[in-house]
Amino acid sequence: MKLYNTLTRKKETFQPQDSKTVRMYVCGPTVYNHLHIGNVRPVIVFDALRRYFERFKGWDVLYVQNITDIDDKLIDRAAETGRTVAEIAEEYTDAYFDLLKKLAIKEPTESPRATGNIAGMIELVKRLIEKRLAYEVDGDVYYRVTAFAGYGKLSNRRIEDLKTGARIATSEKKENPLDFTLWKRAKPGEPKWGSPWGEGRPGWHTECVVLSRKYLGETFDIHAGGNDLVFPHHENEIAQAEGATGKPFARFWLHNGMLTFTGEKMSKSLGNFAYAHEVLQQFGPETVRYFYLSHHYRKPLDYAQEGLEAAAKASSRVQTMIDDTASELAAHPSDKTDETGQEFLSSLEPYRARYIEAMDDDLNTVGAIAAIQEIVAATNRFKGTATGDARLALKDAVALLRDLGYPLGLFQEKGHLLKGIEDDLIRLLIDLRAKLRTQKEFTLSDQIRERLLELGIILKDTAQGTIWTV
RNA sequence: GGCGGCGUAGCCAAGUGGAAAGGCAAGGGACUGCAAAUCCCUGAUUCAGCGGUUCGAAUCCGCUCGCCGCCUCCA
Repeated sequence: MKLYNTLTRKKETFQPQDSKTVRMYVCGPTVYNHLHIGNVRPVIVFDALRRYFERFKGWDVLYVQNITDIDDKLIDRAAETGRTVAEIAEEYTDAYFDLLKKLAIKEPTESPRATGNIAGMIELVKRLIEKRLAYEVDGDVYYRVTAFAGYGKLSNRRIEDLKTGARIATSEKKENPLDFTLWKRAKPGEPKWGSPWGEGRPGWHTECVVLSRKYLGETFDIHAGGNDLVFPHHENEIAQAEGATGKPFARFWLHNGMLTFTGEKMSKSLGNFAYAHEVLQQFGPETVRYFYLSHHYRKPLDYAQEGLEAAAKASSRVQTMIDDTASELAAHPSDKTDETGQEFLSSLEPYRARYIEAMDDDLNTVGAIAAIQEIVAATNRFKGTATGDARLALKDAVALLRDLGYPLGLFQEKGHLLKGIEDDLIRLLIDLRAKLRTQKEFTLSDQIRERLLELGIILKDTAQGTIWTV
């Protein structure tokens, strides 16, 4: 499988370092507020990558995602609201996990909190000072950017160029304006931890270096996040990690493109955003996932109502076929198809191959979804002509779609079918209605359909008889 | 100023050297008691523009135009 590596600016063949377990780290949220819909993009995209690794590559995945529960924004928020940083962090951490659940994201293997790992961060800073890569001034500690030879290699920047562009807040304490904060002295009333440099807190996402090493080792496979993190965040992580260990940090750096709104980057500071939980309430998780995965993860993507609506229709086209088929064949005792059915199933093989080819090419979920849509079209055609045992091939076609849908987190539900007594009762009504229809009692039969619809049960009269879905 | 990306049918969007995927929208037809679902047909002689390389370019190179991101917290 090939993945585009920001570090080399090329698509490279990916294999886990130890050839069976992928160790990946995905930058997590700062829990000072709800996520907006753009924040959800990496969550969905890298979950899809993880699922693909597990289901189609046969690799185990150690998936680590931090929760940043101490930072300037949390402190600001606490000051504004009169609550404690811990209270705010807890509220939005809960909201975050709730969101993951609603989106059907596989839980990370580890979700460590920054505040649970302060000691490790202090160790890291001490080590950097020992190696003369960092220096303390008046209770603050800064990273000495010019002392790390590889500085700028991820974002393709040169220190000289950065200086000329300088929009950086200069500080008289810093040796160089580009030096960044590793430890920040606490002001009165701020949360603080004791350290060799006095009371304070870690700076600049030192946590990512510490947490990734704690769970994944000094050199791990994949570090992922939004492309707005390439510089300075990820560049600074490399400086810390590789400066401290002398070993390569992440082997592959993956970055998703930004969500835009009428062409401009969606962001809280611009105010052009929609909360993720609200969008989810309006469109549902399947639509949101389909929307993201029907666009390539590295490209910018414009958030528009029409785009979500198109995604809703396109995904329900697949889901409807699955549900209808499941309903038709639910009660069928046999699942052994005949030669005609076998031929049909063989005809789907090229689409499966195309799906894998697409996914293997830098997670081209767009091409993968195209293959899925082709399978749906072919299956619908087959449904229109097949009779008898040939139709049992539909079970395998549905199973194929579910298999291909798994990495995308789509089409997994069992078609909302009810079991047991409800199913028997509905079938009883369907039988009665069928009798009425043969007697051309359409007013009454339509009434049954109407009343069931009011209860959320959809009847569809097909050539194979009446089917029902929820 | 430095670094990087994008421009493909009405809209969204893959494809990055060898016959322009897929979805949404629109129009026509089929199926059908009605409804739902579905199927078929109709679309880019062309991939922002202009030059170049090549037997062959949406795909490579150069220039031009337009849009966007990072360089400050940011997914």
